[in-house]
Amino acid sequence: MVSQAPKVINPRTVGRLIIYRRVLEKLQSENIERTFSRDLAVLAGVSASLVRQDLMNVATCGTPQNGYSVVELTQAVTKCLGTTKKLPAILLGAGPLGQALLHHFQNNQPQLDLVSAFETNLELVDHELHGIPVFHVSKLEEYLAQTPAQVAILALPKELAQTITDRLIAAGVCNILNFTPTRLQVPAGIFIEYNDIQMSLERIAFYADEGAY
Amino acid sequence: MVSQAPKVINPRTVGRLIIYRRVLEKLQSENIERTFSRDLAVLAGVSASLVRQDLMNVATCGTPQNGYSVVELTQAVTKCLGTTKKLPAILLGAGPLGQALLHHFQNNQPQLDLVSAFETNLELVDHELHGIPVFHVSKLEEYLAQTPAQVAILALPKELAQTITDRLIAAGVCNILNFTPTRLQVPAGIFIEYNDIQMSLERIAFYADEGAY
DNA sequence: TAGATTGTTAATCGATTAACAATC
DNA sequence: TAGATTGTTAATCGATTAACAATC
Repeated sequence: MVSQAPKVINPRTVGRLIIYRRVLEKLQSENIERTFSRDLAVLAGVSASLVRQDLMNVATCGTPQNGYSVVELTQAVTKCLGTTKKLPAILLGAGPLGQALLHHFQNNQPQLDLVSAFETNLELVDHELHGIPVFHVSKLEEYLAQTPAQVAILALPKELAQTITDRLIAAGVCNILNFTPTRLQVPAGIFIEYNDIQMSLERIAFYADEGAY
Repeated sequence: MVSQAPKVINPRTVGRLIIYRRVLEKLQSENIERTFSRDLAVLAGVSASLVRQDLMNVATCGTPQNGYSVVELTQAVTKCLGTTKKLPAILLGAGPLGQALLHHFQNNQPQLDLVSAFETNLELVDHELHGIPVFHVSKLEEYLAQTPAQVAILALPKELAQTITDRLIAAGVCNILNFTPTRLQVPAGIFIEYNDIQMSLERIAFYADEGAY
């Protein structure tokens, strides 16, 4: 009998918890001390019921009538999302999108530590971009053998996505954030997060054309 | 009695139809003539049942035993997704991400025609980037009064997202693709597609940390 | 206290999966 | 024909919403 449930939170709930945290940080910056599930719901664009449902995954700290302390709830959500340690990550592809991501890492604080980038373009290889060393892709296995990475970020031409993914997995990388439109074939146990920019463009074009909304 | 249902396709199904089309185009490039729902399912990473369910939204052209003609199904999906006309779109923010998107538009064929960009950085204003004119944001209303845009793409600092959105809506833009982490407050009838890069990073960090997958 | 809000359970809704008759 | 696959309906599953007792 397992007394403690593993309590794996599903991706949608994780996404909303991330949004609640942003909203809470905004409230904090405005020196607002207390808030209610209804307020968070409006700011996050969901229902109050869903906010409370989601917060059941968090060590809750609300009180009837008084709602939540903004500071306490922020801490509770952050603890739940586990931002203690920064995980080492590598970037595959240092073209315009890859460089935009490097820029993003400088200005924001993702819970990832981007340690290096890999490219095929020889003009970029063996230089630094935004303080990150850029290696030739042929050095990938050699590199990972020395310094394992927990996360790989794909920002390369879609034709290369599957091949590189296979190599990453063979080298022990288990989590891949894929910005290419390629659907990756991977074995069980590999987590893939898709951020499909091309799909976003195609989908907004579809609804704009339909005028359905 | 309405005889023809409007048949608005939900965003998830639209997303999968877009994926099926890519998969079909790949098959076409490999000179494969016929395919089955099971094949498409494997390549798209979904179940065969879901493929057939989704294809019910498309003028179906499959035959039992023989499956689908790759060419015919591609055409049917494309017709369903409605790629006839390119819709005029504008870009808000021409920083690293905005420039990566401009680059993307050059190399791919989204169903959008990116006609201009808006910036506050005076070094970029009144120049061209990737063949697109860059105007100062203060010219936004003036511009839209002359040349209406069906879609606006937000790639600017998150602090500006809500203000610019309000101005876009006031100027008649009804479809917004939002690359910032800001949740936008908009009136009914406005369609927003979120592509939250920061969330992608935070979520993969969460699952990589958990090791849940 | 009375009123309002939380945490949590039950009900509903929608999306995915399973099943199967039709059929090539 | 026999076998396999489609299109479509029914069943299941999961996620969201509603309801409500507990309570500050």
